[in-house]
Amino acid sequence: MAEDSLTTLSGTRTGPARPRRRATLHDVAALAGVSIKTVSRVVNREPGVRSDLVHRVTEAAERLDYRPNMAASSLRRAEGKTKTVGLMLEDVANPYSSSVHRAIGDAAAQRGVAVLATSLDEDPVREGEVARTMILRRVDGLVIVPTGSDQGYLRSEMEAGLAVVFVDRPPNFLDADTVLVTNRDGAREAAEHLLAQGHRRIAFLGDLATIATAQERWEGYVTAMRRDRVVVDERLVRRDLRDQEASERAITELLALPADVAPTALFTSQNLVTIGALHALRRHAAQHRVALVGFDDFELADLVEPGVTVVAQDPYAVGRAASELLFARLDGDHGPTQRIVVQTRLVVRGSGEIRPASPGSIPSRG
Amino acid sequence: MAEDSLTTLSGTRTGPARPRRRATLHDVAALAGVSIKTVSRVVNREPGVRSDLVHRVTEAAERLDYRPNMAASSLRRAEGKTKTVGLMLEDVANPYSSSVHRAIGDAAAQRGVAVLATSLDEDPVREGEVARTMILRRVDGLVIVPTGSDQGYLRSEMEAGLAVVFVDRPPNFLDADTVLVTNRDGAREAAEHLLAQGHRRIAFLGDLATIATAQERWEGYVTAMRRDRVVVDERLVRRDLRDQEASERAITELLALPADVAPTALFTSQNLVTIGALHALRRHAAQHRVALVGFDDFELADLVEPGVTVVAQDPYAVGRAASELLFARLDGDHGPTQRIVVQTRLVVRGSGEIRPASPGSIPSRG
DNA sequence: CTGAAAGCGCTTACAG
DNA sequence: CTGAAAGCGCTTACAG
Repeated sequence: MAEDSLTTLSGTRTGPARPRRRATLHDVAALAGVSIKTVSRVVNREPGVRSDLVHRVTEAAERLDYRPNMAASSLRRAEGKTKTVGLMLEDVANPYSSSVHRAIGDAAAQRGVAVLATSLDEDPVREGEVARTMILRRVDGLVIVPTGSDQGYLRSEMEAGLAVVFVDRPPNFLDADTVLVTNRDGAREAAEHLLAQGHRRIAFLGDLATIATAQERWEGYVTAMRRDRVVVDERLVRRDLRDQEASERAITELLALPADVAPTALFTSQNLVTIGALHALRRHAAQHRVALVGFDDFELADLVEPGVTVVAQDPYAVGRAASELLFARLDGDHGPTQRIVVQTRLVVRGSGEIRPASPGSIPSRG
Repeated sequence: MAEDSLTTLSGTRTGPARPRRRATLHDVAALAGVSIKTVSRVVNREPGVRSDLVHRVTEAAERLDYRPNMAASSLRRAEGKTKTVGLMLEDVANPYSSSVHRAIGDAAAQRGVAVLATSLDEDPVREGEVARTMILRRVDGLVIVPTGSDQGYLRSEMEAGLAVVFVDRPPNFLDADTVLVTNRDGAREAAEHLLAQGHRRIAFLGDLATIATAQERWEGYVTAMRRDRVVVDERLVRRDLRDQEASERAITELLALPADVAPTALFTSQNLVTIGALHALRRHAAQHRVALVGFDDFELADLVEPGVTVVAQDPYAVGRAASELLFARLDGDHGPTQRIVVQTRLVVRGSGEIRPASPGSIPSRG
């Protein structure tokens, strides 16, 4: 911790006291002069308790600060639901993950379900560990942005009643509900848009090739290029870019290529990569010369100069679809596995409509 | 749900089967031919079990897909900890909240503690409800960005051993650990910076006046103005701005004021308000004429034109400080209540260094 | 080193 | 309408 930026003040009063034992059904029953079963009835608002007893029990519970113990009650209860779901995201702090989280949190709150959220940071080992602890905690359901290459470990859990929904990427070696977006079509549309402006030297800047969505976006790009008979120049392809800095470096290198090789347009296939591109273009004063289309929308994309043309996805809608699938399963739906695909859409703002300057780039389309 | 943007496909295989009963200690014991106590010992890695029994039990547990039931074990266990903490944020999807979340999640993951995260949306009623359900779930600790005006309801819980840390805003009617930032000083610094550029008609655009931090930032602004003997013009003060749109409208109105009244500079006291300001200034082509300093940093603040000068806070550091306080309490620290204040800092990027155009605005400082 | 009994706080399934 | 007994899946506190 940066000590110099922190000030610590100690309060004058004494701190938290040594814990007091919590009151139980038994304590309340003793004070109210009834059996624990009667207290249980009152606490659970079961009908058919004499109103004077309801009154006495309520009063005793209040006096003793009684709080029912959910763990104990769900232990004996028939369904044994914990009314808890687990959320395994890439990073709770990134805008995509946190919008998905919000959508699921909204649906869960309506149903009195609590949400355990975690960040996996694209670490397959953590995926397994986190899933295991979530299962030990007896979550009723799991929403997962998978990062490992095999989700088969969840099969026996699903057979034991665990509801599982995958988001953003499909599971491997497992049949389960999944919510995806049109990665391939969206990426193709992005590349087609740049081709239509007359670009032929379109660089591809992608995330880890092991991520399914990164792979699909790559395929969409390749499809568009092939259709227009434009050869993909390997010198203009950079993958495995994990963060802004890596993206910035890669683009700086591309811009330094000889004029007949350097890209006239960039397709950045992910949020952070796009932002890295903005920094690199700005630093080389190339933002009005080199075209840019990014995958994923982001705050202020319309306020930079030029505005950033993107293939936008709607993470809240993705999260909402996931929560609908999840809660349907929790409500007893035993129907076949569903796959929901949420549409992306091209948002035109300026950066993607820059035309190539050199004469050699007349569109070969049509 | 926007049906037209969704495609639903049904899988060919059949869906999740009807749940199978989970294996218990008892089942494993029966299969291994030992007592449940021995299984318990093996599962908890207690020493002193004959290795051949360890082997038999491990095998049986594996065959039956045994998963210990945390709820049951913590029920009888002495400490009775659930290794779960609750996080009550403004909105899990906003960048400030989600950075705090991430910091606490990182600290919790290290300790095998799970995090229940929720959004309160500045609703005091929800604060009470969510706190209650978190308590029923027997969380060991609670990290709260409070929204209500009275947190006294937590006193008896704290006496019963609940660890509570407040973040961003102090609790009311309750003595508890708190992490704050230098709202007053940061806002004063922002206003002083604008005054130093020669501005005197500095508009204040603030969040809900009921939020403690909004009030402190207002006080910092007033302090700076008073020190320079600049009268605060009520026509230039807009509070209770909740979102980008409200901010945009308010600023549009300010820009339409007569030239001798209209502000030459804006102090926006919160993230979304600042972004609303950017939109409004841009729409009126005033971004190079009207100065702007915002409270809270945000992504791309350096990439818009001009770059946005802000008073930055470090939400990850705030979250980290909160988790340190929380886990110290959970580790048995009974010392006096602590208050940690994290420093803000002015980040100069251009928008705050625009000087007033009119001759009447020569600084009266010194 | 191993296990039978009691108990954690609650609900279920009965009996009165 | 009310309550005594058994049991949820596990750990504690003992005894052997």
